[in-house]
This record gives sequence, C-alpha cells and structure tokens, in this order.
Amino acid sequence: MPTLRSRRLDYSESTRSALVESAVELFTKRGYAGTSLDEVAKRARVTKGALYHHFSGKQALFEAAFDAVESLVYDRLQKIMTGKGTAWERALGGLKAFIGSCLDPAYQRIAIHEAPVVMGWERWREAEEQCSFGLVRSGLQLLVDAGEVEPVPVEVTSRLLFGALSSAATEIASAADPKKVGAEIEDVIVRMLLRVRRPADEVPERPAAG
Amino acid sequence: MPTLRSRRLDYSESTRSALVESAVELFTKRGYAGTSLDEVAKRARVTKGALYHHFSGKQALFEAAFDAVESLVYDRLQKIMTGKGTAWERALGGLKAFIGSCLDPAYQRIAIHEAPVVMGWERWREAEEQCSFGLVRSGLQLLVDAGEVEPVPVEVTSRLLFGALSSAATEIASAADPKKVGAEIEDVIVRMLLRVRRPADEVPERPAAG
DNA sequence: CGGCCAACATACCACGGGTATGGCCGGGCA
DNA sequence: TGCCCGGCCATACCCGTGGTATGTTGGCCG
Repeated sequence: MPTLRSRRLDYSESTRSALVESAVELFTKRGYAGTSLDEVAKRARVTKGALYHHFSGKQALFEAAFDAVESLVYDRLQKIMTGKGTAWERALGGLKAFIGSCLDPAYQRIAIHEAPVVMGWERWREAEEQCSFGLVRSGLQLLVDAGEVEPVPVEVTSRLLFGALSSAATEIASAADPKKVGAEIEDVIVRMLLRVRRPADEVPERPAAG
Repeated sequence: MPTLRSRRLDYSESTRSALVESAVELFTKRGYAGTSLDEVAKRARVTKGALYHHFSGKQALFEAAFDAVESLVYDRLQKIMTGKGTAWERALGGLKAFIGSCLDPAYQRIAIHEAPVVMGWERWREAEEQCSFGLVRSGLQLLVDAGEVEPVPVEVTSRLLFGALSSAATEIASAADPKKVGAEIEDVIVRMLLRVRRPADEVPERPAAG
C-alpha cells in the first residue's frame, strides 16, 4: 500500500493547481503582460506569498500554465495517433483533432501565441519538440514510413506544416464562422497531402485494416 | 517650388526618426518587454519627454518601429513582384526575397514574433493585410490568374503559406547554417508549388521560360 | 507535548510606464 | 528689430507591479 499522503501535501498541491488554473484563465483573457500576480493569487484565494512559494517568478508560473494546456492537447492527439486504423487514417484523425484543439482559446493564446515571446523562442521550440509539434512530425513520419506518401523531407516539412497550422489556428478561432473556416483549412491541407500520396499499388504492403 | 521647410520641422523629424531607429534596435535585441523607454530615449540622445511628445505611448512607438521594418520588406518585394518576367518567375522571385527578408533579425522579432502579441492579433492582421501578407496573397493570386497553377482557394491557402513562411523564418535565422536551411525550405515550398502547377499545354499562353 | 519546518501571509523596495509642469528657442508679426 | 507665441523637449513626480525579506501558523515527528 502507498504511504499515506500527508494532509499538508494535499493542501499544497491543491493551492498549486488552483494557482495554475487561475493563471491559465487570466493569461488567456488578458495576456501575459496584462495580468498581475496579485490578481492570479486573489482568484486562487491566496496571496502573492503562496505564489512565490510554489513558483520562482512570473515566467515560471507561465510555463506551468503552458504545460497544463499543452498536456491536454498532447494526450488527446497521442491517443488518436497511436490508436487503431491505417497510418493514413490515424494521421488524418490527428490533423482533425489538432485543428479542433486550436479552437481552445487557452491553448491558442498561451501555447501558440505568447509562449514563444514569453518563454523565448529557443525554450519554446524545445518544449514543443516533445509536445504537439512532436506529434505533427511523428504523424508525418508515420505516413512516410508506411509508404503512404512520397518521401518528403520530414523535418523541414513538418516545421512548415506546424507553422501553417498554428497560424491557421488563430484564423479559425477568430473567424465569424469557426466551423466553416476550420473545414476549409482542413480541406486545403488534405488536398495537399493527397497530392503527395502514393497510388495504392506502389505502397509496399498494407493490410486491409491497420 | 516646395515651401521652405522650417528648421524646427527638420529637428523634430530628425529626433522622431532617431527615436524610431533606436526603438527598432532595442526591440530587436531585448524584445518589447525587455526595453525601457528611458533606454530608447537615451540612445536617441533625448529624454522620455521627447518620446512622449512624438508618440502617445510605448505601444505607439512599437507600431512606428513595426511600420519601419515592414515597409523595408514591402518595398523590396513590391519591386520584384511588379517587375519583369512571367508570373511564375515573379512569384518565385518574391518567395526567394521573402525568405531572404526573414533573415533580418529586426523584421523577424518585431514584425513576425512580437507584433501579434504587442499590437494584438486583430490589429496585426489588418496591418499585415496591406504589407507582406498582402504580397504573398497577391503573388498566389498572380499564379492562379495567369493559369500557372490549378485554381486553389487563394485566401485560405495564402494564409497557410504565410504562416508556414513566418515560422520558417525563425527556423532559418536561428539555424547553425541559415543559408542551407533556407535553401531546404525554399526547395520544399517550390516542390509543393510544382505539384499544383499546370502542365505547359494547359497554360493559356506562356513563353518557353520555366 | 514541544519544537520544527513547510506553507503560507505581510510589509517593503525598485523599476518602469505614464503624467504634469516648466523652460527654451525658432519663427511669424508689427 | 523687438516680442511674444507655440511647438519641442526636459524635469520631477506618481503609482502599479514584479520581486524580496521577514513574520506567522499549523501539521508532522520525536
């Protein structure tokens, strides 16, 4: 049996998560520069002292918020892309799910827009390496390995694709009709993929069901 | 003959441009949040009073810096894309020039990265509408109108293309070998374009150039 | 049960954006 | 030429906010 969790640890973890949750909300609504730490603390029903006990500063708090929103998207995509179906089906499912995730205002403003500026591009890049960008790349790699598409340079192409999708994210979310724009964008991307798709008879071997 | 410019106007305009130049340098080096107005004024050999006489605030100063770096790129691309050659040649020339422009640290950090965050995405978008993004779209429109490529949805596609190029910009500039990465990216984009290019016999009329 | 330390609260500092006010000089006018 | 006006800019100041240093409490362990 696991050693009994102490009461103190429960409290501590609770306030920490409350702070992160508060930070996510405020950073999403007013942006990084527009939110004060007092405000974050107040919404979490604590003071700045608690905040600085759990985080070394405003940047660290932001990174915690970043991790929070990023992990949600990551988990969703992870499940889809390692799930059932052919490589093609999984890749397209991942694409659809990613576009859908971009409709979340928190993910959009925190992870896509402000993170590179706040965390610094270098740090953001290496964080994305193991998060959503990593999945985009592995998705493309999946298609190439399965012989579904012609061998494009995966590294460069996935960077371009991620950039396109990221910018499309904002376009979708701020459009008058997000569903419609989202569908249009998905359509264009899929058409692009279809252009590099190998005809079925060239595919090495592919069972009828993944 | 033009009315004699007064001495005062010369001075005023001079200090204003000095402020903008100073702002561009510091915003590029230390980012928007990392540069103080006192610093900007000091480098321009004036005080904050002068700064606030010419600009309503820090944001306005940033937008002036944004306009400065953006207009440089715009003028270059404008010349190329309205110059000589077939639509295909001009579009490719514009693509090459845009990637080249993205190597400028000022354009990259100010116009591409921080502008959407500092100015707000909405305002940034409408500014880009008449700047570099406008040229990307008109370039694509050029190809479609000339019948060089199949009729893709220009609006959405150019947004995706611009996003891809923007993110590629940072990738290129921060790479160990920018020239090489830049060439790779350009190659991938061109290959994509070639995939939607119409065979020669379908193009209305086009000289032997290619 | 007594001390101890993590988990906070409180008080304070420093810096930087913004503002109010004062001074200076070029330039139009008499 | 004298003079004052107004644009151009400097100086002094305010205050919100990130960060720090110190005080306080309550759960856990001996």
